[in-house]
Amino acid sequence: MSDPQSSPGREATGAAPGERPDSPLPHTAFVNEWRSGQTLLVLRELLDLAEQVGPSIARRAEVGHTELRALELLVRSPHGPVELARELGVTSAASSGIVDRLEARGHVRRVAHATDGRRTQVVLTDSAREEVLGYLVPMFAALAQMDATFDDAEKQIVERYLRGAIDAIHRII
Amino acid sequence: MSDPQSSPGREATGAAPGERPDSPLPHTAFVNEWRSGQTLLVLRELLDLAEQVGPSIARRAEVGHTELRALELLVRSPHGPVELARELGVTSAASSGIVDRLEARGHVRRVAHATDGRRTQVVLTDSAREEVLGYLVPMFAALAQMDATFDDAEKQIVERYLRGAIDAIHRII
DNA sequence: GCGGGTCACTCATTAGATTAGTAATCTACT
DNA sequence: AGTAGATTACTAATCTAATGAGTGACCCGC
Repeated sequence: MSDPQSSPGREATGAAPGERPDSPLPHTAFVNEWRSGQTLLVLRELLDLAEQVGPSIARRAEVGHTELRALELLVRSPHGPVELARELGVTSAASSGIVDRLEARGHVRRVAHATDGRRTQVVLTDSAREEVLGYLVPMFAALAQMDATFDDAEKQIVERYLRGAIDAIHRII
Repeated sequence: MSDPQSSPGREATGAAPGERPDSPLPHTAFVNEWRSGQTLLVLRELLDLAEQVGPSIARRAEVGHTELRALELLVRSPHGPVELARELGVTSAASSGIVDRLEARGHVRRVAHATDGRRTQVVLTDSAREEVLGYLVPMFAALAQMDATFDDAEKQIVERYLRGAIDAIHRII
C-alpha cells in the first residue's frame, strides 16, 4: 500500500547502454505519469494506517496477530476451531494451536457442543472480552465522535466515496 | 477490526449465580449500548478490507508479507537493510534474511554504497518494479476513477472525514 | 447399520522472526 | 593523527506459528 509515486532510483526514460531507449515498462511509465489528487492521497494514507492497527494492538495485547483476529471474531459469537480456521484463512491444524494458546492464557474456554458430539465451541471469557474491547473501544469512540460532526447530506457523500473505495479494492482481492 | 456490535454469547445484564447482577464490564456494556450509523459501518468495512490487501497480494506474488512491504518501500527508492528493518518494524537480522530471499528471487540487487563503505543499497530490479506495480496499479487506477466522479466541494468533505478517521486511529496507534 | 463427510486434534516439518554477537567502517573529539 | 564510540551488515542459534498429512470420534442419509 505504500505510495508508488515517483521512483528516484530510475529515470522515466532512462535506458541502460545497449537497451532500446524507451523499453516498455508499462506500469512504471503509468505510475511516473500519474499525479493523484489530495483526497486520494489521504485515502491511501488511511489504508496504509489501517494495515498497522491489527499488528499494533496484537503487540500490546501480547498475542499473535492471528490470535487477535480470532479474538475479534469470538467477541461477536462463539466459533468452532474449524470455523475459525476458515474465517482466518489458515488450516485447522493452525487453528488448534491458536485456540490452545488462547486457552492457556485464559482468553477462551473450550465448551462441548450441546447436540453435536464432534464439535467444540470456543467461548471468549469475560476478562478477554473486556480486554479486547478495551483496545478497540477508544478507536470506535473517536471514530463515532468524528462521525457525529458531519450532517446527513455530508455523510451520504462520504458513504458513496467509501463504498467506491471498497469496490475498487475488491477488484484486486 | 471486526464488528464488536452485539455479543450473542453474553446477555447485556446477564449474571452468573453468586455474581452481582450488574457486574462492571464497562467496555462490554459500552459496546452493547452502542448503535453506530451507516457511514461508520461502511468505514469499518473499508478498514477491515484494507487489512486484507497486503496479505492477498503477497500470496499471489509468492513472497512473504514482510517481503512485499519491503518491495513497496523499494519501489519508492533504494534503502539499506537496516533502514528497511526500521521501516518494517523488524530486527536487522530479519531484514538481512528478507533481502537474501528477495535477491535469490531476482527481485533486488545489493549495490555497494558510493561513499560509505559500511553501507549496502538494496535496489529493486526493473522486472520486480513492473511486477509489484502490476499488482498495485489496477487498484490505484480504480480508486482514481472513482475519485474522479466527485466534484471539488464533495472531495473536500470526504477529505475532512478521512483525516478525522486517520486522527481517530492514531489515538490507539 | 453402513459409508461418506465433518470435526478436532497430533506430529513432523518449514518459514520467518528473535536475540546475541562479530567484523568492518565511519565520525567526532582530543 | 589516533582513538573511542556508533553504525552497518551480517551470521548463528533459537523460538514461534504456520503447513501438510494423517487419525479417531461422531453425524446423517441411504
